[in-house]
Amino acid sequence: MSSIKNSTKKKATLKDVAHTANVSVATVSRVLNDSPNVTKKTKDHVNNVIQELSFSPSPMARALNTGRTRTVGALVPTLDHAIFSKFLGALEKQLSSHKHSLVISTTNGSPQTEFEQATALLNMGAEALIVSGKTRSQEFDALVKRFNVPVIITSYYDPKADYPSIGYDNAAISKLALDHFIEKKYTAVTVIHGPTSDNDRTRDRLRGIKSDNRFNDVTYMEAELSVDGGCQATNEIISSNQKPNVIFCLSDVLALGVIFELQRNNINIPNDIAVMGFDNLEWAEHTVPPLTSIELSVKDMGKHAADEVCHFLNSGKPINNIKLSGHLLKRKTT
Amino acid sequence: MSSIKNSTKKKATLKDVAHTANVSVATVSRVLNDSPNVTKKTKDHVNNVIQELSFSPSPMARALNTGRTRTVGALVPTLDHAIFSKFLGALEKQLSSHKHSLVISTTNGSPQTEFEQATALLNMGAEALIVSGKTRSQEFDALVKRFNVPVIITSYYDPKADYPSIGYDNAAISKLALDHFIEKKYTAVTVIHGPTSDNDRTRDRLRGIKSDNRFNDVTYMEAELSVDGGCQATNEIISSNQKPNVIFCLSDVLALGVIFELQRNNINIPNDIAVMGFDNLEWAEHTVPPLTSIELSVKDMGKHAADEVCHFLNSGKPINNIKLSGHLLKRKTT
DNA sequence: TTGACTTATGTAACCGTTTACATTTATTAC
DNA sequence: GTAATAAATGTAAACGGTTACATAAGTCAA
Repeated sequence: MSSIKNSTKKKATLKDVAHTANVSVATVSRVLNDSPNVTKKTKDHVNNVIQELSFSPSPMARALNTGRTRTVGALVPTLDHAIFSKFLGALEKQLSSHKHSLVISTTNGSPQTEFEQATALLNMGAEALIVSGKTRSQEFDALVKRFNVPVIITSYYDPKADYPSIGYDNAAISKLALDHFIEKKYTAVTVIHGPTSDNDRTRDRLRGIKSDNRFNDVTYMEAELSVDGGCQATNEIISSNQKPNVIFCLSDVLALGVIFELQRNNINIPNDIAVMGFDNLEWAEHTVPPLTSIELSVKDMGKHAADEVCHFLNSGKPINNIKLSGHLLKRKTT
Repeated sequence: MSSIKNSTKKKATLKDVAHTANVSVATVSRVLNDSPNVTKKTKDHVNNVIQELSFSPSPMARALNTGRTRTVGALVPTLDHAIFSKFLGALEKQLSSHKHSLVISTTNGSPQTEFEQATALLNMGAEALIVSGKTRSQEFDALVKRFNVPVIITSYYDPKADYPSIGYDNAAISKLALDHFIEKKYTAVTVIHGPTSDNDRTRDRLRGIKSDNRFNDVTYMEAELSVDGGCQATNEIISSNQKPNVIFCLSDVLALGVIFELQRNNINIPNDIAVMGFDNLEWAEHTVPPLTSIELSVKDMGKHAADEVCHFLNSGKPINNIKLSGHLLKRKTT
């Protein structure tokens, strides 16, 4: 039963190491941060003791001193869409190469939830926040001001936004599709898009389309952002009297549903109806027929966001606005 | 230029609050943690000052004292696969409801990277680790012992594993598919699976199939775990002299590629070749024809992992092994 | 009013590091 | 061998909170 006492083996502290090594805490600390002014001999000795006591420094104590947690928080609407996962994957990878960690929170696209999660993130020591889209709640702004942390907007490029932004000119990019439609002589367009509430990127893409006066036969349909949503919208189109030349999906996920459903109804793509996607997800080139889509370099976005935020954190260098481009990939659905 | 001085407005500390509110630090701390023993009057007063100075307590100092960071680390092979994102989304959501944060790191499926990322996670204060699969490196085990943090294995149920596990009996679940094949009188089976190195779940699924002596005409193909991988494998099948009744994909992602490629080659599903998936991703029910698949309740896995780890962290209650079940969803590709 | 007891507040030690500064030890030049 | 200089080590004060314990203020019965 004496093991009960032993089971309370508290983690060794730097002080413990100093004591058993017969040196001062400062020396141990120096060894830990491999300062040049330590004899190889003592260094080795201390390192041995560290091993022996299987000591590892407390991140909290360290953070308290240095004021740095090396943690960045990211707020995304959901993890359920590949586009965000891809972004976060790249972000995490790059942050990790800068020795920073990524904490992810989901917001459901709700500014209120975003604020709450941001609070949690900041309370746990995030040194910066990466958010999606440029729309923030007032509470969020106040919070950020209070904590005085940098914020980077992603997926949306707007140098006049409240925070530096790294992303796309969504309105302009959606015009790439319209140019393509002109080229293909598609005049009747049905646009299927995800929910616009709390999604300024979608709104912007729509704005881009609406502001283009080359088209006067455009129908807009809002659908749930899923393959299922694409299927449902397609069924509505089929059973309505719409006769679009092309269905423009503001997300490949929707386009996949459209392709499936058109096919299920023996409607030929692109002869009867053409289909165009957005995002160029991994499988887009493999659909039957291969999906014409717009490639957004989401991984670059993650990489840039990581680089910018780390530069700022490490050297105070101001965060740049970065405009990323989109590319139209012409394939066989148009 | 006097603003230079002002720009160095350091964040208010608890001490500052105490001072301007004319109370002791202890009182402020009590207000912060709403201890019952504070007069409503002083409480209000202190809260006002807190507002006024826009003070917010330092998470590091707090963590240093309490020893708690309320942070959990998760290690997954990649964020590029929906199955992990789904899991992490659920995990994050549930952790968040327990007032904990999730830090995500990707390992690329490499035990070495896993170890490195785990080190980083622990160094930044993660109180627990959630990992995928039961295979760990020795270094990892040593690390965990040193930090003395709980670890939960996911995607793999094995009460005899080194750490508590929450997941599936992968071998048993893959037999669900085999039972179905018997029922459908499919005798020639081609199995397409992702890389097995560093993926014990896939190995286990394969083990389950190999150990089933009802089949003697089984071909195994390893492919990159992507739609593209599925396409390539299918082309190999077509150009080989294999004549499977059914192609069993150990991931829906592969199955999607198979469906596309068979369709592209005008091979009828299921009459010429049947297809079976695994994971039941969101779109599985919408493919043409709808994909028969095996549903794994990945979101439950996330939820359970969060609950178990929080219970442990909050009350020392030991972590349970939890076996989750898989369900065969019969659809039209078989 | 007083003593006994409860409640509110204050004091100071502590959590585990880093680091400026002081001190000791080693090196070099003469 | 000694003074001057450089290098290694030690001391103690931060960092910003929490909390055990001490003390002051209120409450209430007799």
